Amino acid sequence: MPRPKSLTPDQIATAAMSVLDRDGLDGLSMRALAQELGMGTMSLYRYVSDRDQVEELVVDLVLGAVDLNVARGTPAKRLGVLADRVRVAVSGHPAVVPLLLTHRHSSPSSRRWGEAVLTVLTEAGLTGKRRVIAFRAVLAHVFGALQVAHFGPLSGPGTAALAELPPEEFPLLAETAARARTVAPEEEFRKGFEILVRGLGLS
Amino acid sequence: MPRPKSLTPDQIATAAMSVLDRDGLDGLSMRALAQELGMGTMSLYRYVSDRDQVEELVVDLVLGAVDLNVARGTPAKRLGVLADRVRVAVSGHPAVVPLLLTHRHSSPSSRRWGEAVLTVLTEAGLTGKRRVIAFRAVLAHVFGALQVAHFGPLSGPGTAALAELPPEEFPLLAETAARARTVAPEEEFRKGFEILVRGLGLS
DNA sequence: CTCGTAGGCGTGTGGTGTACGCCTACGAAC
DNA sequence: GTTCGTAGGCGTACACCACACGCCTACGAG
Repeated sequence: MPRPKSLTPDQIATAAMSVLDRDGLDGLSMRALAQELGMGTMSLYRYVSDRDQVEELVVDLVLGAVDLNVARGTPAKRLGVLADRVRVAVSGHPAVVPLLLTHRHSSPSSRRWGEAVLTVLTEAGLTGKRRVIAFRAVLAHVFGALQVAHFGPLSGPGTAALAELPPEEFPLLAETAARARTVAPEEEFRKGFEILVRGLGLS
Repeated sequence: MPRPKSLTPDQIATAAMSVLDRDGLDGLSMRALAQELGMGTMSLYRYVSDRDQVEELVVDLVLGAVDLNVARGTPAKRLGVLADRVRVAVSGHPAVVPLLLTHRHSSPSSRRWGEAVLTVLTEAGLTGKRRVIAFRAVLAHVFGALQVAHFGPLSGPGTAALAELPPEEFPLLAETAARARTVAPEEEFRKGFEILVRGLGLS
């Protein structure tokens, strides 16, 4: 075995994250990543088969930072902690938000997080079809909230534009958007998730 | 004013939808759209400034088909109807799902739908910050559920792969994924949304 | 010291969005 | 009925993208 690999998947993921944090999702290209690593573009293909695989490595790196240890508290509390830790892990790297859903299945860290969520749901007494629905609802809500917050943050220009809408046609939307600008992302996420958990009937 | 416009925004949106339905999101390019319309690529730029604007037209066309009339029933029922009509409108054109979130702010149809949702929430007694949180939770859940169902349908290969995971490491995930394959998309969406609405405390 | 393996890379292909500038069909004004 | 400005329509060109392929070479085991 001559010439040991000079690059680990983790190094690739870290470099990709640097590019992502600096230049956003549009800035992440195989060329840019190769340059970040100080090598030629095609050299990357020794280690990854695909751009897709690069994205998968990034998602796995981010979700790998999520602590899954939530032994204490009510099921509702524990679910809230698991969800919020994803938000925290992602909030430092907003450009990965669009990648989360597309690479959810292939990322081991994502699967481990799913297993942790299911553990809480099961210990709360859910099984069978009810557990399927509950799990998917949690997935939809968490990833949906992250995307909504990413593409249209309450403090961003989109919401500001809605606040300027003609009150005769959009009275409630304009009023709500104006009010929304003072709500912090963390509060939005936490209280939104509390609504879902309340609906699940846990406590 | 010589030479009246030969192309309406609606014609462009309809043509783009045809391409989207036939070839998916990757198949939609300015070249492909121009060919669908029987004209040169650059001619399109007489009518749209951007590829982004084409996507916006498509989103608006799809959401424009959603009936917003929900006078009868409990708030919970009415919210459920509004949400499910979006699902139905989108289900015929799955390729637009990824576009919904990114063009939510600029689409008039999307704004009108938001106003309708807020009307129900307001009539149910919600105001101020509570209404902001509730509205965003509805957005997150609806768009999240659509995306989760699109990128990883319960009947699709992703879920099947999860079902094959080693039971010693992912016992609950494997079991739940196996059980999930029999749940229909419509049931998943409807019951998931019912969970959220229950959490909102409406009835 | 030799030699096969794997690392690294240069070139090329077919795709993308779109800036720019050209020709031309048209409809109103004279 | 001729003219003329406007807008429609398009061809070319550029910069970027992911990636196939094949080459050269550094290395480490034998």
